[in-house]
Amino acid sequence: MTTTRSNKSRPNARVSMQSIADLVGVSRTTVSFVLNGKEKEGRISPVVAKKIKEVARRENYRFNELARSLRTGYTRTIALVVADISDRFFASLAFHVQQQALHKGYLVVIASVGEDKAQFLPTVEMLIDRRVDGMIIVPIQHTEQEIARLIETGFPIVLADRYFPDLKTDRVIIDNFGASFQIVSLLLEKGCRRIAMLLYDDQLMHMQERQKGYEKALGKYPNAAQPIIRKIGYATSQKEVDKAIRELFHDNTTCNIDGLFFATGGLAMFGIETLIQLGIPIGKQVQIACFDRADFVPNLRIPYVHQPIRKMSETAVDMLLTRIEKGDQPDESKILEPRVILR
Amino acid sequence: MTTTRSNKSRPNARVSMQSIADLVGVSRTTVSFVLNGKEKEGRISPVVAKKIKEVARRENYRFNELARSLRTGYTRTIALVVADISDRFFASLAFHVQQQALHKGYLVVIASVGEDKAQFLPTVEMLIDRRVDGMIIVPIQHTEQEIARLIETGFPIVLADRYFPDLKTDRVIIDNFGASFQIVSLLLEKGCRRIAMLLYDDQLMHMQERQKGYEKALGKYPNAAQPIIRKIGYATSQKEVDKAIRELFHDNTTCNIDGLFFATGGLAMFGIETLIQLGIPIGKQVQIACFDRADFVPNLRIPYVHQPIRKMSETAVDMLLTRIEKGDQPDESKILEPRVILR
DNA sequence: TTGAAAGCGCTAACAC
DNA sequence: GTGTTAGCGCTTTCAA
Repeated sequence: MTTTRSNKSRPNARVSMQSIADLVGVSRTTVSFVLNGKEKEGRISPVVAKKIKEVARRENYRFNELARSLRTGYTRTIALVVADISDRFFASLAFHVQQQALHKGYLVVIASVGEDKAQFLPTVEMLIDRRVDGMIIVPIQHTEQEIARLIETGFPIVLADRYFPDLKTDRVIIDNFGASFQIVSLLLEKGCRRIAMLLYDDQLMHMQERQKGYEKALGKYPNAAQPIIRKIGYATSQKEVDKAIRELFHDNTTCNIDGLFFATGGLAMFGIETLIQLGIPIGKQVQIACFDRADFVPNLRIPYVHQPIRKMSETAVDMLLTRIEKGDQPDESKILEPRVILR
Repeated sequence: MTTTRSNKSRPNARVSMQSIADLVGVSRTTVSFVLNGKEKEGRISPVVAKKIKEVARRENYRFNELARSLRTGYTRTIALVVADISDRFFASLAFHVQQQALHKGYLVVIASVGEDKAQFLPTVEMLIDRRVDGMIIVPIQHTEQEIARLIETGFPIVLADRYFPDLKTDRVIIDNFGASFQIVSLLLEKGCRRIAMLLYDDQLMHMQERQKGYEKALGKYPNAAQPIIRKIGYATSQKEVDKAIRELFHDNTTCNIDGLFFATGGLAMFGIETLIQLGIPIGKQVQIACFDRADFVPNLRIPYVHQPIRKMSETAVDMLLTRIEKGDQPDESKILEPRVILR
C-alpha cells in the first residue's frame, strides 16, 4: 500500500464532471443538470439522465464543493464563535447548533477564541476568508466595535446568549433579569435575608442583568440586607471563589450570610466545594441557588435556572439561515424564558 | 443601515486581486506575487510592491481562500471526527487540537457523529467534498471497513485515542493496558482482593485493553478473586451503572466486593453517586480507581489514570500535518504513557 | 521586471 | 434536448 500526496491519490480527485461527461459522451452541462436534480429544467432526456447517474455512481463521483462554492457564492457552511469549547455550556450549545445545522444541510465550523479579544478578529476574518455563509457569535468582552463593523458589511450574523444592547442585529438571548429575579425571590421566600451574589467580573450584559435581577428582588423585601456582591475573574476563578466565600463567612460585616446566589454553574461548583470544606451545612445554615444545574454532589439538590440551550441553538440557526437564504430581514431579537427549577 | 444579500454586500466581495491590480495599474499576476510575499520570486520592483501593499490595505483586501484552494488543491483545513463534542474528554481533545492546528496555520472543523455508524460515513464524505486536507479520527464502533477504504484512497488520516489493531495507519494512543494494570495493582497493594470492573460494552480496543490490564493484575495475586466484570451500554449508562452496583453489593456471590475499577471518568461519576446513596463508605469498605479525574465530590480523592490529552492532541496534529505536507510517509504508531495518580 | 494565458471544477445563460 | 461559452478568483508557467 503506497500512499502519495499527489492529486491522483486524493479521493475522487480525478473524477470530475468532465470525466463522467466524456465517459457518457455528453457535455458537462448535461452532467451538471442531472447530478443537481435539474433534469426538467435542463430538459434532459430520461435515458441520458439515467446513464449519467449510473456512471456517476459507478465511478463514485462526488461534487467538488470548493468549485461549486466558488461559482455559486455559497458554501453551506456557518461558523459558531464561542469563548471556550471545553466549557460545558458552550459545548452543549455547539452540539445542538451542529444538529440543527446538519438537519438543514449546513456544516458548522466551531471556533474557540478564548475570552481573548486579540484572537477574536483574526479568527472571524479567517472564517470569512473561507467564505462561510454566516456566523453565530457568543460575543466576548470588548468586541462590540468589531462586531458592529461586521454588521455594517452586511455579513449575516446572529448573536446568541450574550449581547450588546446597542448593537442592531439578530439575537437570541434568555431573560437573565427575570430568571435572576425569580430565583432570588425564592431564596427570600425561604426566609433568607442576607443573600450574597458571586458573579464574573465582566462588562457583558447577561452578567449585569443577572446582577440587576438579584438587586431588584432584594429591593422588594424591606427587611432584606443590602446587596453583597463579589466579582470573580475568569482566569483564576476557583481561587477567587474560595477566597470570597471564606471572607464572606468570616468577615464581621457579612458573617450572617444565609443565602448564596451564583451567576453560573461553574461558580456554584467551586463555591459548594469551599462550603463543604468549611463544614457549612448547605440547605441549613445557608441556602444556595445558581444558574445552570449544579448537581454534582450526590443528594444535594440545588434550585437553579435552567437555560434552554437547545431551543436557543435551534433558534439561532434558524434565524441565521433565514437571513442567509432570504436576504435582507428586519433585525429580530428573541428572548427565551428560562425555567426556574425550585426544589 | 440596509443589508442585502447580494454579493455586493458580502465583505470585500468586490475587492479582488483584479480590482486592486486595476487601481495600481498592474496585472493581477504582479499583485498575486506581492500579496503572497513572493516579490523576489516574481522579481517585482520594490516601488510597485510597496504601492500594491498600500492599496491592498487601504481597500482592506482579503484573499478569497475558496479560489485559492481550488487552484492550489489545499484548504489548510483539517477535520476532527469524534463521537460527541459535549463529552468532556472529546471537548478537551478538540480544544487542544484546535490550538495546535491554529498554531500551524490550519483551521479545524469538528464533527460530532454520535456513537452512530450511520452518521459516520456521510459526515466524512461531506468533509472530503469540501476538500479538507486531512482528518483526525477517534473511531466509533463498526467503522473499521469505512476507515480502511478511506486509507486506501490515500487520504491523510490519523487515528487518535481509539484504534483498530489491523488498520495500517498513523495513530496516537495511550497505553491502556499498562495504565490499567498499574492502577489495579495499586488497589491490590492496598489490600483489595475482590475487585470488580465496570466498562463500556463495546468492541473498541481501548476498552478491551483496559479490561486485559485489569485481568492481568488480578492474575498476579494468587489470592485475588476472579475478575468480576459488568458491561454498560452507552445510551443508558447511568441507569445501568446504578443497577450494576446495587447488584454487586447485594448479590451473595459478589457481596464482599472491596474494590471498584471504572473504565472511564463518566462511569466513575455515576458509580460514586450510587455508592453514596447506598451509604457505602468510599475508601473504607470499598476502594475506588478509574480512568480520568473524577474529583467532583469534595474531599473525595480517587486515584486515577491521567490521560495526556494535550500531548495526544498535539501529536495527532503534528503527525497529520507531516503526512499532508511531506506526503508519503511510513505509518507511525505512537503510544503515550498515561500517568497513574496515586493518592 | 512584468504580464498573458491557462486552468482548478463547477454553474447557468444562451445558442443550436 | 443538448452543447457552447463565459466566468467565479486565484496561482504559476512561460514569454516578452
